[in-house]
Amino acid sequence: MAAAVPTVLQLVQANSLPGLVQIEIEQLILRGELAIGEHVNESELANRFGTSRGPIREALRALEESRLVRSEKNRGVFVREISVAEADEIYDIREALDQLIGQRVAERASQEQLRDLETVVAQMDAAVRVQDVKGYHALNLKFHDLLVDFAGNSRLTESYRLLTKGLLLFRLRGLQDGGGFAVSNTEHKAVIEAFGARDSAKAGRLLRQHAVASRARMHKAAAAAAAE
Amino acid sequence: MAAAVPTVLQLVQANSLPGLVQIEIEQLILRGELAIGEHVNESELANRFGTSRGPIREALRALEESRLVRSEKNRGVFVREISVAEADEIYDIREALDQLIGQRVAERASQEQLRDLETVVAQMDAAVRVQDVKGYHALNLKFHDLLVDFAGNSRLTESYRLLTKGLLLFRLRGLQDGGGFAVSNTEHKAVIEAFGARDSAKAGRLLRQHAVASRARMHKAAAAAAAE
DNA sequence: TGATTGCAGATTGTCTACAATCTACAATCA
DNA sequence: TGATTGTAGATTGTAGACAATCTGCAATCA
Repeated sequence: MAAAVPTVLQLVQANSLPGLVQIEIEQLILRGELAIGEHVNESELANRFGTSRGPIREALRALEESRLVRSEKNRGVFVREISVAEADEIYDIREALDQLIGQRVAERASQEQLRDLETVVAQMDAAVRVQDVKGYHALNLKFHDLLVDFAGNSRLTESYRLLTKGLLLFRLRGLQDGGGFAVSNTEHKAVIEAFGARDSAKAGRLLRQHAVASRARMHKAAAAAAAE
Repeated sequence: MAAAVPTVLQLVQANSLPGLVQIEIEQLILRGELAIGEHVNESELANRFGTSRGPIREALRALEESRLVRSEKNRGVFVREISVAEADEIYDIREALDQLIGQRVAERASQEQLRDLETVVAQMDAAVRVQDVKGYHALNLKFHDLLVDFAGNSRLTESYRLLTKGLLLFRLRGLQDGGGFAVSNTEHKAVIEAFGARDSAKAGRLLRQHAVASRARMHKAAAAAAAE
């Protein structure tokens, strides 16, 4: 009687207009269509989405709370720029959370879920072979998204994604991937091996180390960018 | 020429109306004046604060993003109720963050900051002696607030406070403090000792254990409440 | 009797209009 | 010339109005 896949109608009925607008604006930011530091014009967005400014303002407040934009009184909202220092702060937290994620996935993930992870890693290997940096990056995001999902803690998923968005914002400055994404995938494989062995402590340790290494790669890229 | 302490004028000039309203509503929720699960009436709040509904709605969107309220389309927003399961999820994350906080404070906190912590712990001891549960609770919040501040990671402070607010929401149901708050303060002292010795690993371990014990006390109280 | 329908009041969702403020540029004065 | 002042246009902040939706209750019908 009802459709299995949610229709547009259902989406509009379930989500409010500000909610939908929020998702759209977030995509604009994360895809870089709204540049870092850029001023966000309310009327312009209202026209673009065919609404009045009210829903736009509500969406922007939510995005401000999730630190994707900042707001100055009487001057409007701006796309946030993440400094190296703040990225470092985020990595500090992320390392702790990644350890937790590693542990939980080793404890809780089903065999099928582990196979899903292996599939993504295999796809990343393929991306490495053809030097598809962009494809690798997307797959990498998917991999870590799956991981936090499989950890089975919805609040953790929320927190983790929030932090990740902050790092994405940083990445948009073009300072990411300081070489060696093949190395990164080697680390993924080691973690998956620990998952297979259900070695919670080791999986946690390895995933944390992966985050540490990722931070180091970020620093390397930032230093290279600063040098020129 | 200018005042050292921010005046009301400066506050209004710096923060926008929705921002101020957001803080007020948050206080209403955290102080329990808006009951858990209760429907939040926009017009009522608008009258209360002497504004139109626009700023109220913006504030509520921000509070929704920080998970203090939830919103149902065409039905309005409700004060969120945190289940034991969700409190458990939060504690999972909190344990990881507390370990990080313990490490960082041991590494970074100044002597003066450590003395501040000792002062609060002494005040808690006094509260224990006169069985002032409410006073102890407030001091305990202050203690952990100082801790995360002294960890010197603003993003961590933000994340931690967000989670803590969620637990406060749960605590409002009267299910907190499953006995023995004297024990809790003993744990505080042990952590401070590790700070004094600048033993980062130990401080992290102890503060994590403190969170674990706190979770156990929460469970005990929840079980007792469920039994009656 | 029990379920369904229809209505009135209340509440939310959205839009439009207007006031307050900012920004950029031109005009003025030392 | 350089700094200051003044003004026009654009943008944000807020209010108020109206439409859409929900809720509870009474009336109706099988």
